[in-house]
Amino acid sequence: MGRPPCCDKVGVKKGPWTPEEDLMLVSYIQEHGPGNWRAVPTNTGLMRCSKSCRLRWTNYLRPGIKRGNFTDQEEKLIVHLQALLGNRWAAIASYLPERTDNDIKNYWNTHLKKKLKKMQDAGGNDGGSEGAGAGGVGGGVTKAAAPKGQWERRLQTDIHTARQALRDALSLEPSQPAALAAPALPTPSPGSVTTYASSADNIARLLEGWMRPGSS
DNA sequence: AAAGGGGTCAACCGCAGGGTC
DNA sequence: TGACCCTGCGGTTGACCCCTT
Repeated sequence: MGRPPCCDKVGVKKGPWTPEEDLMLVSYIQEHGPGNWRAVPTNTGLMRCSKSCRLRWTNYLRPGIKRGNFTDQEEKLIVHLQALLGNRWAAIASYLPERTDNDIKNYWNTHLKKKLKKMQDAGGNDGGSEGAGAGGVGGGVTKAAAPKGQWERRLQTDIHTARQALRDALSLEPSQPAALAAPALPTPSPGSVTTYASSADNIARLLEGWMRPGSS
């Protein structure tokens, strides 16, 4: 047969992460830095598959993550970028360094989709929404139709257009820091342990909940 | 006060691409 | 050059929480 499963299903824990597991993962990554996910379960003793560990880190434990409450600014940005890039959540997330792709995806599916639909139903073809669902740039339509080279060039153009649109959008409400001007990921340089220390508040929160089991 | 329904969020699954041997 | 392995991405699902009836 083809490839083996990413992890043997026997003995691999699934479902919500416990504070203890979070702690094990965080302390391991603080020491070694992210990457080599394959080795993480073995080295930490976590009964999780590597994928699960990576996901937990990138979506929840990673330093600098902002949770909940998307601002108007962020919302606009997402709508714009979604219209231009389609469902490329990772690409969109790179413009919102504090948000994860999963977060953005969820927010889009639960809030923005409805919001836009409502606006369209109301007859208000709000800027940015048009062309998104209609299949203009969005989705993999163009990808499927064009050879890879063309597709990539197209993507480059899309990104360029996105930036321009972004500037447009932001010029309406000039309050966001320069971080948005370029897709600067806050990805900590591998090996720089000090960067991971900046996750202190994340970890502190983690520990707080962990140290006080009586609180439940 | 209880039950039901809807909404939200975290996590899993499968696929594709890139890198290494 | 080809095969295999690892990582990343997007879609989907399930559990939990809050609001309404």
